[in-house]
Parts: sequence; C-alpha cells; structure tokens
Amino acid sequence: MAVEHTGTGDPARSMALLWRAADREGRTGLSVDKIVATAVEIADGDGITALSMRRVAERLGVGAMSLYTYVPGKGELVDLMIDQVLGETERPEQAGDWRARLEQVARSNLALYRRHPWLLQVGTARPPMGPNLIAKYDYELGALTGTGLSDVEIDTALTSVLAYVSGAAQTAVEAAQAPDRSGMTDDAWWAVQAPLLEKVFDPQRFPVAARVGAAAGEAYGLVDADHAFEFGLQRLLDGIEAFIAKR
Amino acid sequence: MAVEHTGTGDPARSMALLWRAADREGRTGLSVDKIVATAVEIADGDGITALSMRRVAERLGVGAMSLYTYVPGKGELVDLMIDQVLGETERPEQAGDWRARLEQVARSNLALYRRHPWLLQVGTARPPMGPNLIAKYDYELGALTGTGLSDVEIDTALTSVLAYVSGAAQTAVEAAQAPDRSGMTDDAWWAVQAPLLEKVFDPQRFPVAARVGAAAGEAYGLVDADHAFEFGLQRLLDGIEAFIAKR
DNA sequence: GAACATTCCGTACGGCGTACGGTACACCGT
DNA sequence: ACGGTGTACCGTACGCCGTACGGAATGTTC
Repeated sequence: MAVEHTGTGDPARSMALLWRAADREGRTGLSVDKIVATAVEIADGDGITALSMRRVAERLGVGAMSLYTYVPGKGELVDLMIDQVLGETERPEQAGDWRARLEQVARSNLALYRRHPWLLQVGTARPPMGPNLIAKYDYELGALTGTGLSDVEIDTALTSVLAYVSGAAQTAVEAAQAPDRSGMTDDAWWAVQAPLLEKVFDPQRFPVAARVGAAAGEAYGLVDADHAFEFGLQRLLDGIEAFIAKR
Repeated sequence: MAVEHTGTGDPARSMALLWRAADREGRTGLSVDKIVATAVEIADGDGITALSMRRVAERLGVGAMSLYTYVPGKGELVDLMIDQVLGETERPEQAGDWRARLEQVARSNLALYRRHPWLLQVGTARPPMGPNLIAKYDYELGALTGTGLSDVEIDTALTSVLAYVSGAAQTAVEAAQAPDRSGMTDDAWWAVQAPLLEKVFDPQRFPVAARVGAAAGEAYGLVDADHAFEFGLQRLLDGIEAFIAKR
C-alpha cells in the first residue's frame, strides 16, 4: 500500500510526541525513541513495505500491542520516523558563496534519500512539524540568504531545488537498489527484456526512441542516474544564478 | 506497503500483456482492458491504497479470483495501469522552438500526475516496457531534437526535466488533494497546528525559518505549489538554454 | 452426446492494523 | 510489610489484504 502518514489522531498528541514532551521508559525498557529507531532500521533494510507493527515489536522482543502504549498508531510512527531521519542531515558551517552552499544542500538531501529510500514514498504534504524538520528548513534557507532575493523568493527557490532533488533521487535511488531487490543486475534484466521487446517494438514507429535509446544505453549502462542528477542540478543552479544576477 | 509493481512473474507474459498480444473477452465479458480501466478508476478516485483485487472484482461484478485468469497478479496489474495512463498524455504536433516544446512536455506531465496522483507512488526503476511508455519517450525526446545536442545529451536533459516535474508534482498534487483526503482545508489545518507549534517553537533557535516561514505563509496561503513549480521550471529551462547556447 | 479446454470462483492461509479487555507489575500511603 | 491503584504489557479477535488450490460451470470440437 502506499504509505500513509500523519495519523488521524489527536494533533496535540502528535506534536507532543514529535517534540518528545515526555519520553519515559517502560518497565521492559521500551520507549518512543527505541520504537522509532527500530522502525527506521527495518524500513532502511527491507523497505517500507516490510515495516509492520508486528515486526517492530518482534525485533524489540515485545508484544505487538505494547507499541500502542507509546505510539497512537502506525501513521504517527511514520511521522516520527520522518522527523527522526531529517535530523541526521549533516549541516556544516555554511561557507563559500550561495551556489556552493545550495549545492551542498542538494547533495546532502540526495545522501539522505540514499540512506532512507522510503522517505521518497511517504507523502510530503502537511509534514510532521517536528524539531528536525524545522531545523532543516532553517538551515537550508540560510544557503540563500545574502543573495538579494526576498524572503518569499528564497523560499520558492529552495523549494524548487528540493523538488528537483527528490525527483532525481527517486530515479537514482531506485536504480541503485533495483539489482538488490530483484536479485538481478541491470544487464541481466535488460538481457531478458531486449529480445522480448524486439519482437513487438517497431523502430519505424518510434524512430527517435530507437536512436536515442540505443545511444544512451551504449553511453552508460542502461541509465546513469548520478550523471543525470548532476547535469540537471547544474542547469537549475545556472538558472537560479541568472535570476539572482538580474535582481 | 508502498506500491510494488513489476511482478516477479514471467517477463514474457508481462510483455505480451502490455502489448495486448491476445486480449480476448471471457464469457462474463471480462477482459484485461476492463480490469485495468476499473483499477485505474479506483486508484484515481480513492488512492492507490484503496486498490485491491477484491475491490476491482467487486466493481466488475465478478469473483476476486476471476481476475487471475487475465492478470498474473497485482504487480502486473499495476504495470498495466501505468502503461495505460501514460497513453493518455496529449501529444500535439510539436511546433515552436525547443523551449516551448519542452515546456509543453513538462506541463503535460504535470497534468498527468494531477489526473493520476498514484503514479507518483509507484516505482520508476525498470518501468514496464509497454507501447505507451515507449511512444511517450519517443515523443518527448522530439522536443529536444534540432538543438545541436547529442543524442545522449538529449536523453539526459529530458530526464532532468522529468525528474524536476515529478518532484514538483509530488508537492503540488499532494497539496491539492490534502484538503479532500483529510476533510480539512489548509487554513483549518494550520489553525490547529499553529498554536501547538507556538508552544514548542523557539524563534531564537530558528530565526531564518521563523522569518521566511512567516513571509511565505503570508504571501500565499501556506504554500502555493503551482507558483513554485513554474519558478523552478523556468529556472531549469533557462539553465538548459544557456547550455545549448554554449554548444 | 462425449471429451476436452477454458473461464469462473469458494475456500483457505498467512499476513496486516488495531479495538477491546484482561493481567501483572511498580509504586504509593500507611 | 501490605494492600491499593495506576499503568505497562499483551492475547485474542475482527475485518481487511494477496493469492494457492481445486472444483464447478460453461463453451468448443468432434
């Protein structure tokens, strides 16, 4: 199933949880922190589809329903997982010009998605307003201060870059994990597809796809997502640079 | 459960299905086409989480297991849904300069995601090699022909734009459907969050977020995803234009 | 009419999230 | 030391899910 988050429960409870207003330990040593950490482990390792309350509980040596003492439901748990991993992005002192800073922000977001591919599958609308989300936002906005852009423009520009990163990361991350998940290298996969495709594919009907697909397939193995990421990022930054220059 | 696709089944069977090598009707009038169309309806209307074999069958007035006569499993059904909706993108005669053409491609992809938000939740690695996917690829590459870019560069540039669109669409589409899904307008949602956030949020600690967040929130309601989409797209196209000019 | 192929589907299994209600523990006042 | 009470824990159960399996129903072919 697609991954729902932001449970339908009490928003005040969610907020208290996110900011860890009262993180006590139970008698088995259970705690919100431990539950979230375990859930992240499972999602990182086996994908968000493998994340279930029962599995989290099992790994913690605890009954499934015990989790509900600490967390209202799975939706809220996912919210907590999100805020948790957003806290791990490195945030070096922002040196250099805005472009170097923004580039670093982009790369560190890509790294985040690489570490936690499931982030790409959870919705981003109305995100969990936790401390780490806000800290990340605050830090990333900093990359564009001092450029002469207005506050609103800074927000928009950052949003655009993050949108690009998330879209490109989706391709890059999935490409990177496809061999592992399917037990099949890209080459092997293509070796299976190609002869099947040849039977139905008509180069006359799709001349451009035939030519470019062949060229691209030859240039790098099937698809070099990293290269595409870099290219697009530089073009986007070029565009933003021109925009700033015109200000 | 994030949404898995590309079933583990026989690739030859999948390919035959995608290209509709043998789409017969059963005695109840069932067919691959009808199953796929119904599944798309459900996913469009109630989200991909609401898509289940039982629901598809029910809507078709048929037992759940009957679907398996036509489709190997849910994974393959999702593959078929993907190729199906990729076939609906409008593809007007490509007139004007490359920039107008590429802009149109971007916008038509955004429209596609708007119509079928679940597309954003299914993986894109090793996509189902159906006729519509290939036709779309062929058409979209055409936007960048005659620019002096090499075939490989054309592929990379298109990939970048599509990555941006998918990332930005994720934000835009989710923002658009959040009120409907949650039964809460953005304003209402914020009215609940704001006072809770105020209790834990320290403007001293996050000065930039406080200032910019306030400015952005005031400028347009909470977040104007369309505006951000447009801004980023133009910057990216500006960057590509500069790249082409340098060739 | 018989033989066969194919379509349809009832049942069942192991998984899921979680409502509900019971048990057992930790801590308190005495 | 002991009884009382709040809370942490969790067994069971319900209604979902995808789909394996085997049988029933319906053509189709001689």
